[in-house]
Amino acid sequence: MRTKDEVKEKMILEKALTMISKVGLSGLKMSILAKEVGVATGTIYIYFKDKRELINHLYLYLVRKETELSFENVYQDGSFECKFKSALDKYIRRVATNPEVQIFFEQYARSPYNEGDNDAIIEEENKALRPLFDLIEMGQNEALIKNISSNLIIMMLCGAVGELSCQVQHLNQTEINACIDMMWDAIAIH
Amino acid sequence: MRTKDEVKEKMILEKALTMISKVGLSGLKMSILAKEVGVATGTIYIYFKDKRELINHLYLYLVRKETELSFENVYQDGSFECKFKSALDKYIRRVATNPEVQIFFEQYARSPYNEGDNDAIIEEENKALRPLFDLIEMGQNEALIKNISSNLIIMMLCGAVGELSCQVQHLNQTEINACIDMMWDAIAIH
Amino acid sequence: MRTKDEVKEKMILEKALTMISKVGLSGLKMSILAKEVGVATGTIYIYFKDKRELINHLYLYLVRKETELSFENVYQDGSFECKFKSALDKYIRRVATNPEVQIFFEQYARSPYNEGDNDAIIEEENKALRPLFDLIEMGQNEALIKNISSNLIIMMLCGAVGELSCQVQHLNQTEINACIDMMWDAIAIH
Amino acid sequence: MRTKDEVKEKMILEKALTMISKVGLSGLKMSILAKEVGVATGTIYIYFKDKRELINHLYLYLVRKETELSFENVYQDGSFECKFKSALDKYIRRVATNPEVQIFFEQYARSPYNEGDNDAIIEEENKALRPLFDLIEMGQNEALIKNISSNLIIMMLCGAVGELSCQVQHLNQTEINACIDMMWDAIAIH
DNA sequence: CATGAATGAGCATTCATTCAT
DNA sequence: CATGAATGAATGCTCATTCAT
Repeated sequence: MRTKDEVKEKMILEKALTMISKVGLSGLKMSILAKEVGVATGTIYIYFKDKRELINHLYLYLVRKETELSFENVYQDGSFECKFKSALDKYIRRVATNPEVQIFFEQYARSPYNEGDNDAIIEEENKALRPLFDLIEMGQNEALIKNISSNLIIMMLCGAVGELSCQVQHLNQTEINACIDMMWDAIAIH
Repeated sequence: MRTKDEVKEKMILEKALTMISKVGLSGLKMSILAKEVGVATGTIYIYFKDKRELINHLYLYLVRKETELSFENVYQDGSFECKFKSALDKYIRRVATNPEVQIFFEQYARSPYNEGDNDAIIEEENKALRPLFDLIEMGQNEALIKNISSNLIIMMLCGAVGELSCQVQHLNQTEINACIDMMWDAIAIH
Repeated sequence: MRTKDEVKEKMILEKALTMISKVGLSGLKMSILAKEVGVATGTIYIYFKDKRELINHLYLYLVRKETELSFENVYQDGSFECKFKSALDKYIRRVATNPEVQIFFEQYARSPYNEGDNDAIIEEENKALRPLFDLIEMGQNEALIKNISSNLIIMMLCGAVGELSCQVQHLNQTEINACIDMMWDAIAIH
Repeated sequence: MRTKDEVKEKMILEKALTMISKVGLSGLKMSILAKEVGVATGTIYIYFKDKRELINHLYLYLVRKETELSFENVYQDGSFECKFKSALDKYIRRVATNPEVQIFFEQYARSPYNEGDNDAIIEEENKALRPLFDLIEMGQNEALIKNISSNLIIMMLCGAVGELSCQVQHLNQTEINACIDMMWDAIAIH
């Protein structure tokens, strides 16, 4: 008996992500996904009850993965401004390197696959952004960052980063730095 | 009589927008759309060759409408900063009042209906944002705004506004003003 | 516009009956049924929401049809015994001529398509058997038929008729008459 | 060890019978059957080549079992009428106690699993009914039972018993006796 | 022998589009 | 022009059967 293959499950999810980022959620055809993964159609249904469950699992899978990776290895030394900008840079690069994730999240948020439970999404995303929240609060405590609800701050930063990451391939380091500077100026106390 | 026809065409487009913002592009069923509009399925095909054309027409229709409305009646008096913030406020409110448009644009950008011609979208959007571009350039000429590519500036602002507008219903005027201040600080020369 | 065709609906039901009697309920394939009827697959779904509804409608359709036809034109003259035997004869012949109906009812009764609502079936069947019930009660009032619950009497007669009708093609009139005599003897007061 | 295997084979057949009587032949899913039995799907295919063979074996298994059990221990003393009625009573009870068997036979007779060989079924059933045949012939020799083809007589009795057994749970002994009396009157010479 | 993951043909159902009225 | 019944390709999902372990 072949044992249920965790690697295979991951392959299905990863391939699904790639396909969704190209053709959208509704463009994801189970049979084509199976072919891409190199398994039979039915095999996918061993790992996921149906398309909805596949997509919801993909969402959770990505949130968890992002949580782990997003802000690891942020520089711990230097001034606060330095740390913050380094974190933003890391974040932008991460999002830019995995635009499919960003695209998928956008698609998912507006889809019937997300069972109206938008709060759950927001909460999970907050978890992934925990380090950024912490950094901001730290800055606020040190009177380096404006004393505005961190939700508002994160919202603006995320919006900007999201938009930025879509175009990051067309940008050079100087431009990215300029953007990071803008973000810093937006929230810093001068 | 031609008048009635144009009304019907507009009704189809508007209803389509509403439906797409709720169920997504692929969730838009031609027969249901027809029912909502109060016409027969076939009638829609008199006005639009197929679903793709309907959606592309909707895109153009919205771009034009937004261009007209987005920045009209911006305050012309007061300091530059005052004018700029007023323009942003207007923009945020406009986007917030018509979230369907924002949602549709997001959906459209990533869809197979948009024939890979993402540049065309960007160009049209730029047209709609012309007044904002002009304002920024004016500010740069007066050395009030950082001398960064206006594309970058717009990108950040739009990202922030987009994210903001999604939540605007949960925000009070003070919070919105705080965000506008952040945006201004991001791009202004201090 | 073509108007929804009552004849077509009937054709679908009749063809479905024929097919079910040959291959069973689960053997009924919507696409093949469509081909047999001479329409596209989708057309069937215009008239019936899904396979379940098709089958349930078929059931009601047959019950009504049988109700109308089962005992019409029963001899009104002659002795009671004569009338009764004539009614039975008619009934046996009807069932024998339309074995598909009998087969379908059997299949339906035990199927997941019959939504557990077996009482509804029984009630409808009773309606179809009304004339037979009346006849029996009449006989009981005249002290010609045993004073047993008419339900029991009907049950036995139906069981016998059902079994008989399956074989009726292999039987000659003498044999059928012998059976009818047995049925009469079973219930008559001697 | 062979013993254990036969037990497992029997378990598969018995569980299949139970399931079929509930969900029908087509409702029987091999994987679910396996789960119910407590073995792996593949195991069933060690004992039966495929679903068809499983069902055909089940049929034979039941016919043999019924033959053994149906008429054993029929009272040997008393008048012929007494013996006959006792036999019928036994038969009704047996059928009533095992309605799944009755249901399965009905399903099987009309199914594509029974390879058109309906005569074979009838023959096997006749074998099971041998004791009843014998009893009837004995009665005919003693001029107690009508001189009608025993096939016809059996047919009527079986139809009646089948119908009766479906309802037997709602019937009390008096009612069952009334039915047995009717059956006797149907075939006896008065 | 036993297991249950893997297979893929097969089927119910949907929905964009057409066309007879 | 307007209608909505008809079409049928496309798709999600099932399940009998196989086979690697």
